[in-house]
Amino acid sequence: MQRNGQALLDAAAEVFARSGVGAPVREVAAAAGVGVATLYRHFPTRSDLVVAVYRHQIDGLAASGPALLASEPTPFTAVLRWVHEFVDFLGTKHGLARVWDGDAAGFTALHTLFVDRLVPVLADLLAAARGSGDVVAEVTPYQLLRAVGDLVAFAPGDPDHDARRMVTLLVTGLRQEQPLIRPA
Amino acid sequence: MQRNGQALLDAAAEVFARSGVGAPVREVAAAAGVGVATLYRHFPTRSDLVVAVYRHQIDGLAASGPALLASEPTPFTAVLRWVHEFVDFLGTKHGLARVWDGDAAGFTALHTLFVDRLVPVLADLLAAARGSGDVVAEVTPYQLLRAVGDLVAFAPGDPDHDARRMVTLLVTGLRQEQPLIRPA
Amino acid sequence: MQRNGQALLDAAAEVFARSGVGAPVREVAAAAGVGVATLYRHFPTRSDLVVAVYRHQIDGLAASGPALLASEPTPFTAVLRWVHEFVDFLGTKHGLARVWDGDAAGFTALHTLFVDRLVPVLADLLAAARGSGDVVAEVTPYQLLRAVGDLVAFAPGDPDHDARRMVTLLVTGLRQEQPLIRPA
Amino acid sequence: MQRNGQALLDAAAEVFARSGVGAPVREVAAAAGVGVATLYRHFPTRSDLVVAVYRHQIDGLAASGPALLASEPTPFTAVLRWVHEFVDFLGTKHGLARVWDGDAAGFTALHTLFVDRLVPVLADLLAAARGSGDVVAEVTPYQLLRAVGDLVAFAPGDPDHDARRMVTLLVTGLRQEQPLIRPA
DNA sequence: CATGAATGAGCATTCATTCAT
DNA sequence: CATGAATGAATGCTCATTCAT
Repeated sequence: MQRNGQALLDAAAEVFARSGVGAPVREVAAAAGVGVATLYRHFPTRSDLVVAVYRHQIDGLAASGPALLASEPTPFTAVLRWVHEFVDFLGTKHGLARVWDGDAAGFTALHTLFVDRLVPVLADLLAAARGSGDVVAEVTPYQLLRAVGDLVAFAPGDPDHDARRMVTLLVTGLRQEQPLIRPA
Repeated sequence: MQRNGQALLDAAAEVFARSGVGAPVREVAAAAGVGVATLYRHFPTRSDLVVAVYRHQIDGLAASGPALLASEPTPFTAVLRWVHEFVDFLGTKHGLARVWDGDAAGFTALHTLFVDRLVPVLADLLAAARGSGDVVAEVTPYQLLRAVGDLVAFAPGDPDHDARRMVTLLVTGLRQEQPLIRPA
Repeated sequence: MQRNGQALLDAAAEVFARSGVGAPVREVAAAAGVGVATLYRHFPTRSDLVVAVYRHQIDGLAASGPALLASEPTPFTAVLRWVHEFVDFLGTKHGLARVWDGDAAGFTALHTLFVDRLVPVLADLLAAARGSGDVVAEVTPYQLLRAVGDLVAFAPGDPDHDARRMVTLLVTGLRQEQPLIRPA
Repeated sequence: MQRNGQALLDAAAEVFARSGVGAPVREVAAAAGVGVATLYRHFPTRSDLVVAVYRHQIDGLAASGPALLASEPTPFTAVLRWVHEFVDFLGTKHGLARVWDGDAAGFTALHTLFVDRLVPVLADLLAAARGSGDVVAEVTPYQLLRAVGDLVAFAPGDPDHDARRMVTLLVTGLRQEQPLIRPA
């Protein structure tokens, strides 16, 4: 990860924020003041680049879980706060939601990263909150993580859409037994 | 609706389900066994085609709201059931979630249709459920509709993702006052 | 040339004036409130339609030659006036200049009509003006007619281009022996 | 001007001569033995390509004006010769006349080039010829340049059309006061 | 290691023309 | 005779990816 490597990461972060994670490769290379081939050398697939760009923040999120568990008054508020940190992270990334899309070429690695790094953290948080009796609904950490991700999808540009509120709603739902719904 | 009109609708429904609403025009035309120009004649813009494909089901959803209000034991379960009908509708459409994306060229019309036809229905359901004291959280019908849509996004292909459960969680959340979350 | 025939002619005249002689066939048919096939029945090629549209005015121009020869003070002013009548005719037709273009599919017939009807008229005018000693330059009627047509080409939209003045300049040049110019 | 730059210019010159300046992009690329994208890389818009193809010759024309003024016996013959050099240039380009057409997408740049580089040259020539009393007709350099261009339009393929002679006629007309022609 | 030129597949869209009804 | 639905070739343009220098 030499000089060009970092320049590419910075450029990619900026371009992804502006034009989405699916932005043209050349745009990123250009923004980094680097030839396309250099980009390909450092990050053979788009996935690699995306992961590299976000790894730091994801690490931060991972670290934040235990910290919140220690500092928050209850495990439930820890869950709530952590989930909102995840929202903060996703919120600035235009179109990052496609990560969950199986098809979406080039997001597999990020998907994996989410699962590897964040799911365990959320699992611990949820377990604790379940232990304290606050969370009763049956959900897997993966499901919740993904649901939050979906709620933030494409948020920018729609002033009527309040992702934060929706996520809170979702987490609040965890406190109750879920009614059974069967297709009529 | 001449000779190929229906064939095109069927083909589009099938292709959209498989490859997403953004599938190549030619693919749809081919699936219908028809020249591209024929498709263009019937549906000048992609939006027109998308709307035409889903209009029937959306009409059904719109009609279902009042019906559920009458038949369900409580307004809240009516909300719950209706929302799940919406999930049923979205669930089969790969990538229909992009509808909410402002950028996505060609989805404006569908977005409009959602807002025009479904938001009012959900508004009535929510109002009733609020009247009976079941729903207390502050959410606009538009926000809720969109949130549900987001939760179903890209569902297919990920067996671990249970959109139905997540949506129930969200709706359950409506029964509680929402805690205030401020960014640290 | 029944009812539809005339409707097509009127529509074509209007459309040609607006969008040029190369306007889409469907546009003409639509303007006439008629199916495309009907247009094709009446005018198998675009050329046929174009010719039919302008035949009347061309007949008028043809008739005008002898008339001017009789009414104008000198044969030369008759030439000048007639040529300007031709300019008036061409001036309103966007892109009619392509008539002279050999390639231009669909203009052969109009080209022929020009040659058949107008060249003889201009020939008579020029002969008379030559007889009176006013015209001395060597030019064939065909060359002059075409040159005038070229000068009017694409006139609309360029306020700095004064076709009328240029045509006058050209005709004025007829009064002098032409210097020999050889490529260096 | 990398590997294929010159090949593209040569190919374009050849294709433009054959099929006109509006020839399909792919055709030019193919003639150069090059992918379309390569062409687009070198010349983002058609205009750029057209300008590049003709810039050299236009520069030559621009330089030729003062030279002729110095070498020719009279300013008038300088005008005449220069205009014929312009004819030589245009003569080989099929359909270059469309340059004057405001509509014609992609010719703006060439039009601009003509106006910027050639109009001033012709202006000087005309001024000199006016100073020596040879040119008396009122014409702007732009009008004359364009008129010459129009006269050469589509010349190839019509053996009966002698652009050179017509242009001479036009220039000869400059020596006389123009009669007033008003529409009857 | 870095470059960026070259490639060509892929997609949307328009239009002249034919043909079954 | 009239209709207009259907056709598919043609064209401009973008972008991910490879490769010679």
